[in-house]
Amino acid sequence: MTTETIPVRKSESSETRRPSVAVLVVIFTVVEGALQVLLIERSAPPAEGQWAIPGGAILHGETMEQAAVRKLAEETGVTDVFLEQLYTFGDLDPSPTEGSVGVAWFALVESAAVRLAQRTAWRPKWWSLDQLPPLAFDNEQVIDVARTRLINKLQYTDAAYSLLPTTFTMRELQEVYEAILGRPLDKRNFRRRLLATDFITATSEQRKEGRHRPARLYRFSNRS
Amino acid sequence: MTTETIPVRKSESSETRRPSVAVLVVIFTVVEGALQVLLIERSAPPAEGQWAIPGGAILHGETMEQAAVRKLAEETGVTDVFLEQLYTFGDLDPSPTEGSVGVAWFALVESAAVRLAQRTAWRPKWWSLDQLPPLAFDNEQVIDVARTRLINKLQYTDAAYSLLPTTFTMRELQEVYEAILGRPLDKRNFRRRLLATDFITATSEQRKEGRHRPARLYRFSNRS
DNA sequence: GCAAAAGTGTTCGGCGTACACCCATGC
DNA sequence: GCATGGGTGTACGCCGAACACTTTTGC
Repeated sequence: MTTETIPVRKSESSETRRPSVAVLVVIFTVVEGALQVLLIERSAPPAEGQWAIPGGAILHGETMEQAAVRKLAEETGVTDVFLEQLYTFGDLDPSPTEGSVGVAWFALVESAAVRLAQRTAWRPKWWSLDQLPPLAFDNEQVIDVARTRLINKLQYTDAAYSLLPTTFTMRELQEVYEAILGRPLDKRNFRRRLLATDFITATSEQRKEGRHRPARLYRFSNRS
Repeated sequence: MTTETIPVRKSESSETRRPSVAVLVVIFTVVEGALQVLLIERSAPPAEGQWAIPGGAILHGETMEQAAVRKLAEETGVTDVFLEQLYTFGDLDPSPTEGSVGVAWFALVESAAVRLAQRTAWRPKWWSLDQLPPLAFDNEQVIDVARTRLINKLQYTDAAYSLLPTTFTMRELQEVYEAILGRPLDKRNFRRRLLATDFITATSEQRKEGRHRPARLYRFSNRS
């Protein structure tokens, strides 16, 4: 493609690979205090019966990002969420002669907004990260890279906006952070730190639930 | 490739793209206090006469990383340096019908160890980052992403090992950091911070140059 | 009035930053 | 002895971490 590809290709065409390119989308959510990932059960070879990260080819006229957006929408029905490129894996599919390249993306979705695709085969299902089923190819590795990236993103971006409804309580927000980081956080420090970032803004609303003091509701500042 | 690609491909084969996949290698070095990048002058269309990031196709039996290593060696003669995947660009080459995907890598090399490829065409040349020539495609964007990543890597890894000879003085190391970060650093704070990391170790040697106190030599701890 | 979760302040240690002088050498 | 770069120490502000009690509500 760019640079000197063309001459090289012409003179060495029998030597160069024409790998197939697929887009993979690692879709995370947090449900009941647990970080979960969306997987699909493979109903045909290769790796039939194993679970895998949703993915597919890039359609004509589509950019990679559009393909990732489409895949995400096909599986979950949601759009307009956190989605960014993760890493490109060159050795995921051990196909015989031709290589393959998988461009992995990762997405964060609010579980309540999701309507999982209701196919009979290749049906998607949420899995807790600490109880994954046997995975096809090297998909453990992909999920691992995604989780590491997510942990880092959480430290310095407002990526969590995509895991929560428009308004939420401090406790709900903290539970999302704890699920991702995998450790408990101090309530007072958490509150202070988050408010210091300007990621979130207090609304004038409260939520009453149960016989105790109502909780103030917050929203993410960037999402009006 | 992974997941449900295969069935999808079969039923929609006329719809799916078979993009060409290329590897791009953004090669950085620091010379005389300036961060430089290796570019190649395109001697044939498209973008003839413009400069571009070195790159090329993946050969048969090669992984992407091996292709990147090979490309780096072809242009500079060096191996065994810092090299890591950067980002995958889907829209670099505006080819007519078929899409193309460029998997960009970035590498750090010590300029003194480099022997640039001596071709008559597609000749490589170092360019200072603040005086780049007109670039083919969107290569400015790629370089920009690489520079940002390099700045980040420098903060929390020993990536600089690849930009310096085996032993070096504190001043030399600091100049590399300053070139990459684009700002002067305080000598005392720099020394203290670097020694605190354990990235580098003092050797018992010194280097005398000029009529002043000799400088202690250091080496990176991981490279025996 | 009591159970239950919401909400709040202070202390401390580490780290990055600012800043100026003495040291070893060659000529 | 002086010019040249090498090498060192202190003070301060910020931030993350630890830690316990009061407030508001429903019943």
